[in-house]
Amino acid sequence: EQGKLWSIRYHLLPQGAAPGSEPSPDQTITVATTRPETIQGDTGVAVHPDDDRYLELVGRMVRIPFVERDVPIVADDFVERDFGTGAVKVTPAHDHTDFETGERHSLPRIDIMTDAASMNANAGPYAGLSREECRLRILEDLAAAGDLVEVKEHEMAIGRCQRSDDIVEPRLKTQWFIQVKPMAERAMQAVRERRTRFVPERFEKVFFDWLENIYDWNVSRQLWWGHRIPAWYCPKGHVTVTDVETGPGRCVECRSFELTQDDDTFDTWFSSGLWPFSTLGWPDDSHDLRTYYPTQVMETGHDIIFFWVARMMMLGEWLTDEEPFRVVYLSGLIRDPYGKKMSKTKGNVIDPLLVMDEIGADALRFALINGAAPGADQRLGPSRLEGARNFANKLWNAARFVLGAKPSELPADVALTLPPGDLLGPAEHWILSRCHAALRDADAAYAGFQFAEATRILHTAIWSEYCDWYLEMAKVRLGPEVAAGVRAATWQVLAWVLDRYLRMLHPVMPHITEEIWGRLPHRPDDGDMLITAAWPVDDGLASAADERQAAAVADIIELVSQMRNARADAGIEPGTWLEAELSFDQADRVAAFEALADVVARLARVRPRVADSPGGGTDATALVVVSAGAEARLTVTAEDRDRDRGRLEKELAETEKMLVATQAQLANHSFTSKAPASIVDGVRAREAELRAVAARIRAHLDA
RNA sequence: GGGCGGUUAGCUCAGUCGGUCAGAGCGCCUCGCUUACACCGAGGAAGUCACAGGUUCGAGUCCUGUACCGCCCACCA
Repeated sequence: EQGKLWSIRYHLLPQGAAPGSEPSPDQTITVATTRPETIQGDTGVAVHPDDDRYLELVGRMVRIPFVERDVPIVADDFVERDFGTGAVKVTPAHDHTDFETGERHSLPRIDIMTDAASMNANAGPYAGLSREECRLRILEDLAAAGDLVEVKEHEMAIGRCQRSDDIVEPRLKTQWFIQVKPMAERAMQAVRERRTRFVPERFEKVFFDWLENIYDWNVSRQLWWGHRIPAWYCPKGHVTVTDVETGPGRCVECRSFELTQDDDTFDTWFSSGLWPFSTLGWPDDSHDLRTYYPTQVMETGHDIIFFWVARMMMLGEWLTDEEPFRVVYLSGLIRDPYGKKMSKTKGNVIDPLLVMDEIGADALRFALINGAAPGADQRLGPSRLEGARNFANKLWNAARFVLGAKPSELPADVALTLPPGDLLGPAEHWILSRCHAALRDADAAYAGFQFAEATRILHTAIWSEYCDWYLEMAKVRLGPEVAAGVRAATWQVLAWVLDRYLRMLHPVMPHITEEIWGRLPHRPDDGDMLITAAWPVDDGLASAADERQAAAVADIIELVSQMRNARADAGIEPGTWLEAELSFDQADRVAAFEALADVVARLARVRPRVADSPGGGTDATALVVVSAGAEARLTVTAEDRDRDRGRLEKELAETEKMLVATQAQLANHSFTSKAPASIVDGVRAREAELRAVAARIRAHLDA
């Protein structure tokens, strides 16, 4: 805040003069202050011990005006020589720093205010004035005396009450404190010994920084709501502290029965710090306490590492001799769309109940988790919430399709099983392979507290792989013309894979996954509910999936995408069926294609057949699509083909650009000699692939 | 003043061990009501990864510095 800095002249007593002597009219020391109303509480003036300007004044006495008190000039290295005048008045009863300075120099502490922040009798002529009036009057009086030397604008930090916005006045009060240094030491020890670790780890620095510089914790609060401080006072002022809930009964010192309990309550963070064990029955040796303490993961926002996490750790170590938790996972703060931290005080919070009414609890959860990189704040606005709602909707509709597509030959209570290998087609191998990869990656992400990553993996797996491709491929194998056994097997794969996704997604979207799962076939060892069903780790998917067939399908998917791309670029009517001649480099690609010919037809809107000779002839009326191991020629009109030339030219340019880059890399001897062989081999393979693709495209352009 | 973090596509943000990392969602553009889903589908455009140096065969990624932005702490009166 913008305030003022006043420079005020104090008059020195003559060297060696008795206290109370007339001060010198011209020998003075000038101090700077932002709070002149506290002058009446001054009990010293401090200068830096190495400050030549004041060296000879140390030990002399100065007269505090109006109260006419004589106080010493002391040397203390807390003083900043460059600030103000280099001399500072010391008011131990009304300033934190001055209190400590006063302690170091045995200066008296004179409280000059009342609880209502007006001046008390110690303020001499100003007694009875409010602190604001007092400031004005003192400044007037100083000016009149000629001792107000300078006034400067000054920017400074001023503590204000969060509720009333009043300036906080430091006071001397009798309060309860906890000596936390030894507790802090044990909390830090738990982290040093890795009994507790922070995720992300960088917050450990914040934690240590605070605990290493901790000072006694004032736990007295003048509030009604809270744990009452268990201290009782007798009329003589003796204190009796007890853990007996009804009180001590008698004063420990004078045996008086007349006891009153301290009116104060504990700091709310003191009570909150007891949470990890007090909720489990402590101090009793309860079953819950033995079972669940220490707990595994403490999750909270990084803004309360000091307030809460550190307190739980200090109190936990001190009272139970154990760390309260093994891992502290710190999430970021939620900000509003304008980037401001959401807080109850600011009133810019999203009401989760309203959001849930609108988009569902699961969508809200997904949005929050999907946006939560560890420790990083996130802005939460409508678009992320809508995306999450759409995902829930997508999952729901996919499940609806699967449930509705169940072949009639399967009994109602059919168990969830993976069909035998001979009933699996290439597409089934592909989705089983993709599903396995997603489960493996999502599981690793969860285990590493990468929750946003886990949701991203599952989102892609379910939407882009399962829905966009596998569902479409499975539709063909669910058709009426397909053999019943194959149809049933296809459906079992659909259900099996969906089941796996649901299990993985359940922690994030518990309601929708539970609901869908309840309608799917189960394994014999599954319970009634998903929430208690087994976590799907390494359950045979890897061995079930034939990776060669899966790779072949991946190539076919790539080819379909390129055919769609070519059609769109050439401006072919979407409804038009085109003849397509395909050729493949590898025999297993041909086999996979033959199994999926109907799928290719459906998805690319072509009538595909395999070319008699690989690499076939060129055609003036063919759209050509080239991928690493395959090629497709779509029969179109000559005009369409001409329109398409640009696409091929662009593709060639891109391919050649990458080719040049890889070739340059391979020509670099330091690269080939210093980089790991696996990297170099990878680049070589890529170079060969690019060369092949470029050659193919060029051949067709030349035709 | 101290500490920490951020700066990557129009927007909001991922990118963990330096090498298929130039990515996602939203938005935008072009198509499409194909019987799970228009809260959808197909295709597309779009980034000098804040700036300047350095290390390295190779740098959003590691180091140093700079500029902005944010957060926490704090007793220069």
